[in-house]
Amino acid sequence: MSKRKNPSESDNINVDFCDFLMELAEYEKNVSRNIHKYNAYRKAASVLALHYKRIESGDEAKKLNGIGDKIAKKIDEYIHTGKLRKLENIHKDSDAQAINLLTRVSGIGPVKAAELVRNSIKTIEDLKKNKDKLNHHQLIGLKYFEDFEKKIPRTEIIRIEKQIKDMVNKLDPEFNVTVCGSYRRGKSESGDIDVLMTHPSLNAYEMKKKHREKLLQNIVDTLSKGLVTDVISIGDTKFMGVCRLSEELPARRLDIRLIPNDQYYCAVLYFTGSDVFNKTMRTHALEKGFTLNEYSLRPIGSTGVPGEPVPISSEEDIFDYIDYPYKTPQERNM
DNA sequence: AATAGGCACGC
DNA sequence: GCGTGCC
Repeated sequence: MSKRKNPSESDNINVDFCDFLMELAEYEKNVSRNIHKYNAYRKAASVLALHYKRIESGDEAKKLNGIGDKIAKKIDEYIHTGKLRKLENIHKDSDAQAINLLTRVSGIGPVKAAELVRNSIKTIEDLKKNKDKLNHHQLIGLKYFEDFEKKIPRTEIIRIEKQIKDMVNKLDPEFNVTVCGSYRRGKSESGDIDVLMTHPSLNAYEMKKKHREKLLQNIVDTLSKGLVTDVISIGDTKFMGVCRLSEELPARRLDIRLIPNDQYYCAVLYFTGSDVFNKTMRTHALEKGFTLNEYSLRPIGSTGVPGEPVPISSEEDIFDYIDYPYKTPQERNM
């Protein structure tokens, strides 16, 4: 599922403000480990990015939702001096820079990054010399550090989708396969590949954990004969791993989820996003007396307790039930 | 007070 | 069971 609209896109007249706010956000998340400040800076950057006119003072910015005294002062400082002392200091702090770098490795978060830096492991080269400090996920993150930061062109996902469908259908032609995320919304490039699968026999009630485990393992074994190169993790419902079409192309992050039959379309809707669209739709569902999540659509009774899930056999069904005009995946980019 | 909440892993 | 990371 996609993140909110990138605040540094080219039609943004306040890009420079957004850039420093996003940098402060990263610092708060990775180094200070203050998720609330991180969110506050991101919200401020996002509202500035959507603003129609160039902001010319902190006071003007303060009128926007999500910008208070502190960020207004930073905007003033930036307008008057062209820089921020707080950011200059962060740039000079080599440990902070190291933590920011290490968190870009998949599987390394703020806590692990801080621990590594405490042990004087501060660069990608250092990581390569200290593989014994990393778990399996982090080792794969390190192995594909450059590749995982590259966007995936739509044309390549089309080929991967075809190959997954071919291989899985040879295993059992009754598998249903849907590539979701921004790809399904028609975007020209994506960050990773999110695949949902179901099967007529996959009913939540009769299908036992062991069976799902075996089914997912079969799928991954099949895909490993030519597409999947690494397994990050695999359970009974979710596979996280790596695929690659050919040696010349970068390795790509691939997630596969096994979904029970009766939950398939709710899951497809949810994992197609965008997240803003999901929120809008969930709110609308509530207004119509339903609760919607990735598993089901349920009516809310007079007591406020959700009832039994309504039967769904397509995405359109979900829209119909809550009386919401159908939107194609392309129309869900919001 | 702040976007949710679940899944998977490793200890 | 808890902490971490990912989606």
